[in-house]
Amino acid sequence: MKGEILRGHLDMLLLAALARGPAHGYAVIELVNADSGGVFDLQQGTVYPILHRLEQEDLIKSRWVSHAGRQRREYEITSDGRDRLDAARADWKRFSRGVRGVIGEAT
Amino acid sequence: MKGEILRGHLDMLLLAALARGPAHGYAVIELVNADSGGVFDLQQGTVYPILHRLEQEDLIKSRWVSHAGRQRREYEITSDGRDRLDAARADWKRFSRGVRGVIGEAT
DNA sequence: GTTTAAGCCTAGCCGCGCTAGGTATGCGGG
DNA sequence: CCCGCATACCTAGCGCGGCTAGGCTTAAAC
Repeated sequence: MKGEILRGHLDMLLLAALARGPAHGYAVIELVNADSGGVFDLQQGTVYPILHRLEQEDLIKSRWVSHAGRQRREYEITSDGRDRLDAARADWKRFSRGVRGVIGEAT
Repeated sequence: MKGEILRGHLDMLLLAALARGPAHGYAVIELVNADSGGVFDLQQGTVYPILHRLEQEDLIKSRWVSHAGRQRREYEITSDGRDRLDAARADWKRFSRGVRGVIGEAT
């Protein structure tokens, strides 16, 4: 699956994953990849920079947590993040409706 | 609507428009924009270069047609183009299914 | 006769995801 | 006991595709 088609949708996907509950970066990657049913195959180099940006935009916040003697950065979505996610879902609906209108398919 | 979300989907949209029947570039733009229900707002600078590339890839072919004393380049989808369109539709289904799996929505 | 719409085109920018690298630690098996 | 693998974090820099912003011509409209 060509990666570039994710352009502009990744923020939504990561926010949606974190809306399910707090998680650390590595887990977010596996969550999204798993929830997509194997369609996506996000790489660390794709996800970590986005998480940092989302945190700078106050859409998520993080704290270091030790787990099994390891340090993890656990991310949690903020209320601004939920607002953004709602908006992104609405955009996604519009977008997919537009595509369906052009290609003329139900799914 | 942020434009970058179209990344990787534009070929499909243009091929789908031409699968409805031959059309010249300007008409393709209006067709896609209209069929999308006003969701998309493709610009000439976006579409023309893609049409040229699609023609180089033998997915569409063109000929000059005079219409009301004007010269138009009329594009027509090839059988390779239809194959590509079918593949793109399948990719779209996979992609949107993946997104729905992550964001957890029906639409 | 000049503005608007219909048509075509291209150079170059810019942002974002990917590639490809780097680091450190815990655990299981040989 | 130590080697490899999975876990877990990070970043510099590339590549490319769509957009911006321009330019050109001719027919219709005012």
